[in-house]
Amino acid sequence: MAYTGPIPTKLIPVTGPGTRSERKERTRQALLDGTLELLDDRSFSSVSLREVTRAVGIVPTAFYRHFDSMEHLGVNLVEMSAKALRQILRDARRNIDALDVHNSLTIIARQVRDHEREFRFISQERYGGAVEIRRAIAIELRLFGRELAADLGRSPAMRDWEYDDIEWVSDLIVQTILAIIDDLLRADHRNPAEERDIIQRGENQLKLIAVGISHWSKR
Amino acid sequence: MAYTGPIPTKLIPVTGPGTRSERKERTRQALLDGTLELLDDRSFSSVSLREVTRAVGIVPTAFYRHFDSMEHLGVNLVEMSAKALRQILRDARRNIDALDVHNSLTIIARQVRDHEREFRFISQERYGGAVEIRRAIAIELRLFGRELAADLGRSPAMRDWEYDDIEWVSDLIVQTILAIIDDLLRADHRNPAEERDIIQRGENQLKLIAVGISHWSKR
DNA sequence: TGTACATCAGTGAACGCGCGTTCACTGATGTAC
DNA sequence: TGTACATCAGTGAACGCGCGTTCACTGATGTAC
Repeated sequence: MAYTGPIPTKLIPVTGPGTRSERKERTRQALLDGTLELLDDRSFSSVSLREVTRAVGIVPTAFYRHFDSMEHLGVNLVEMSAKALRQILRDARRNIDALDVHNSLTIIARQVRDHEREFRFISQERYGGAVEIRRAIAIELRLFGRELAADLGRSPAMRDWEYDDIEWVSDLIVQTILAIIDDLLRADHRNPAEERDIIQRGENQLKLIAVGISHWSKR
Repeated sequence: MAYTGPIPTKLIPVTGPGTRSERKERTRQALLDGTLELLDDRSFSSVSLREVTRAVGIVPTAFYRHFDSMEHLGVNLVEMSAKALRQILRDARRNIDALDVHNSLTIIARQVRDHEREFRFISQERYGGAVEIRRAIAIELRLFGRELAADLGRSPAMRDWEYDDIEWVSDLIVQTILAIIDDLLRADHRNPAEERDIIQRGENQLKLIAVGISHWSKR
């Protein structure tokens, strides 16, 4: 009856100094981080509550001191990951109409490396996750799409476009950036050439879209 | 100890006329179809072997007469769904360089409606699925990308492009089509206006890419 | 500062459940003669 | 055509397992006076 599966290599320490509420917050973060760590090669829905508490080094029942259910933890994970996403896409926005696409993608690549787990989570659960989680991600992505659209509307290239048209253009750009991020996540870390290739291809794709924008004439 | 959850509304009949091997094949198909049916609002990894056999109306142990494991069934499901995907994307190819994008997307929309479950499966498992399933899908999508690239290379607009460049263009197009398919899957069936909007937006996006292609100059 | 009490993060036993998988089986279908 | 035997899709009992969740608890931390 005892658990005989693999034992977590490294427990995230939840004890130590601080006030009671500080330590509680630390356990909460450990649950979030520990779950993200388990997700490297599996989907969120396949991770059990007991596995998460095992990884963190607390007893299963203590989980409920922090979250109502795994689903609630998942939604919190989306919020946590969305911060990294917002940052990355904000950088992309800043450069996309400055036409410094290359620089922008280099920054994105570095951030993907720094927050690999967060992006992998978003990518994996965007289409395959539970309804609540999928919706939380969709909201975040839509939010960003609208921000980008507002930026594009102010850019010289699209100043006189109608808002409806700006929207499908920004969706196309977001979707392309997300595909690049996904390629970067799958790239082999020990092979810098692979990453360079992905950035080069993405750069071309975004530039093609930019060329399309500048020659677009509404029929 | 007895199962008390929801009882499947409609068993797929596995008995009836035919030779033994015909009936076996029918059960096999029922297992594939039944699984796909269960996937409407959940991920493949959350579906259990027992659930599938329950939906089909056979005993759990009989499952092993047809598949070694759920993972094997999943790979077979990819192959089954890939047929629908190949067909849809073949139609897209036929029209993309004829610039009859609108007609092409209308055909796609109809096929998405006719093979909703297959496409939903591909979409859900493309990023979120188990390794084997994800790889099987990736292979299918790459295959199509290469087919489209070959077509584009023969088109007037891209006749003198280098193959490497054609490749990232075709990837961009595939990815855009997949995003449109995904939007169509999420659209409300009883609202034809929604589907029309999605097609219109997709048409614009693909045309923008076409404009980009025709004005592209390699630096 | 010291004391008495309240709070509450984490514990550990226990539960019933659905799971995948084993095994020996049944009985209709298929095959050889 | 009839008979004797082989095949094999589906059966049903049984198993040990990890799961989510309940509950009463402990003991360190926090608070009021």
